[in-house]
Amino acid sequence: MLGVWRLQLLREVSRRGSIKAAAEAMSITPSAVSQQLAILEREAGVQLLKKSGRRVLLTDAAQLLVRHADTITGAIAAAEADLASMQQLVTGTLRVAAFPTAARAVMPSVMTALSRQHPALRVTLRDLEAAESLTALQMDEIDIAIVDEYDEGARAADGGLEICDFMRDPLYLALPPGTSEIAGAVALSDFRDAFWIMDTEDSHLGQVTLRACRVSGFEPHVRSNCKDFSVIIALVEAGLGVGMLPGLAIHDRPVRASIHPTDPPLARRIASVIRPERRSHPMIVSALAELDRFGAAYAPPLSG
Amino acid sequence: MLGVWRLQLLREVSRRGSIKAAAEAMSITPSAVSQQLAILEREAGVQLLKKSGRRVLLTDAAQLLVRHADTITGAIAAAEADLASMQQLVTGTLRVAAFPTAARAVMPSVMTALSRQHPALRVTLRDLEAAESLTALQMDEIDIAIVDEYDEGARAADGGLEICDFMRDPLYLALPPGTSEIAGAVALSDFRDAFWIMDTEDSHLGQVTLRACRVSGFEPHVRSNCKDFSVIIALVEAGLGVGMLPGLAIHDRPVRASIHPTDPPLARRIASVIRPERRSHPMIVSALAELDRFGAAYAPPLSG
DNA sequence: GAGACAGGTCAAGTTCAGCTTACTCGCCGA
DNA sequence: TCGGCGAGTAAGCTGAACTTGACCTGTCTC
Repeated sequence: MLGVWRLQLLREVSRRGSIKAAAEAMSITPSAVSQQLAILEREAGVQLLKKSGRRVLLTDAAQLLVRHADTITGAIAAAEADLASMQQLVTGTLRVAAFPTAARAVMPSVMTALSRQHPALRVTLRDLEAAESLTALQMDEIDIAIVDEYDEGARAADGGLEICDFMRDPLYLALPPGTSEIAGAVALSDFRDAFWIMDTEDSHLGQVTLRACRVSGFEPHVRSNCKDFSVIIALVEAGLGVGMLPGLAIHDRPVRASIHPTDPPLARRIASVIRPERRSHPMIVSALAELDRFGAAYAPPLSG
Repeated sequence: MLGVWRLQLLREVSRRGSIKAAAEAMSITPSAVSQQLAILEREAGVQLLKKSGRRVLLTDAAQLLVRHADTITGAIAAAEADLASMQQLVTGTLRVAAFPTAARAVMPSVMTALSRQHPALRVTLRDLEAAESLTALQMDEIDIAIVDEYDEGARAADGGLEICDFMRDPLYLALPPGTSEIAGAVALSDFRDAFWIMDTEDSHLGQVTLRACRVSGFEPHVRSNCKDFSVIIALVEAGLGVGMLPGLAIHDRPVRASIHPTDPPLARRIASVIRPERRSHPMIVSALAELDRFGAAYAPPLSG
């Protein structure tokens, strides 16, 4: 019978692209992987690897086996999840990745709540951009990815992953402090002549802002493109221009800039993404519940 | 992670009902099974076995795991089948069980054809009644079960198995030799006053015959119930009564009794049953093809 | 082209998972 | 009450799977 462990090694080689990387991921030496794959070739009776320079590629037969290895591994994971859910056992290590703003503004309170409720649960956090965290999820390096999607943004390629929206985060226009004559929601077109402090153009927020300006009928005068929201805040506070900020960026953080909802309102959806076979794992269930609770309790800085 | 081998041992204990039987099925000692299950309990973190007298029963958690073990084992089998089908490799041992008449009349020519076409293929045959062969199939003791189903018979409980009809076998009325004035199809009701030589009452054929007589409006005078068709033939040939015989029972075997189709015609379906995850295995594919060929070429003793 | 490096493989030695053997324990049926 | 049977335990053995340290062969750099 085909060895499951060997199949999983093959699967890892397929994902990581090399024997060395697969070996590292499985915490063994490349030599061990090479030997196991040689045995798997004997078991399968087919060539699985072909050389390409000093690296290896998978044959068609190997790719077929990788697909089967995926379903086998999924079935085992489902068994474990079912088992844990039967015992209502919230234990183990929950590995979360979130985009930086959420990692700062959402995860601290979620993590404290989780470890208060489940003392046996360990939660680890990495900050990764949405795309990175999805690949990490597929590599099985994390259990939950917290990603942001803007209204206009294309939904991230799921590839068999399960997406659960858990909150909406409104976007605000930040004006230099002291512009007190303006109150309430503002139309972007009122700022067609202002200088704009933008997120980077390849970021979601940057694109959303740019598109919103164009929809309002103007091309913004961009003074600077900054990746970090605190830089944007600083520039706006220095009176160098106006800029868009998501609510979470100024959540629990006093700013001197003047914050205004937009008209029409803009917002981004924030979602968690998981592997479906872990859906029923109590660790996952608790984490999703806690994220939902955060989303429900989230009071945006201003309502527009 | 849950060990697949341990899960399969648990699965076997569940099927066979005892550690000893499971151990025998897996060709290891009961002690080894006991130890592995103890480890599995540690891995799962739940009690899996509870004592009942000097035997063991599975807990609910264990039964949950058994279901998962089934899907995992199925996934592995599917991988192997796919692999073999990709190579068009007809090798290994094909284990067939057929009901006695088919084992005598169908399998010899099918087996010779198969081993002529695929010299590397070993075919083994057991003769089992339909119900027995289905459980053997579920126990994974055989690869193909050849079963008979009569027109009136309830379709065998499949339980996730795949059924492929491959031939129809007409039923005939056998009359004592020398009743030459009768020719062609006969109505059962013409023999309401005859003595009947029946198959056993719990057999398919026995029930079909009885029901057909009653539908024709009479209760047969049963002179004897015999399990073996050759006994029925001998009794009919001795002039002790009339009896129903399936075509295969007199296929390639000269009889002195006078054989007649019935009006309305009666027949049984003969089917092969397999595990669906092996559907694409070339060994199975070839065998099913050969059975189909036999069914298509089968010339019943008389056409009615 | 020479040298350095990186990925893969091979051979030999080591470790430990999983087996057998031999025993004990407790239940059941004669 | 005793003999046998099924399950579990302890101790020892075997081999599958790992590491270590070699080598080979492409690729990149100078």
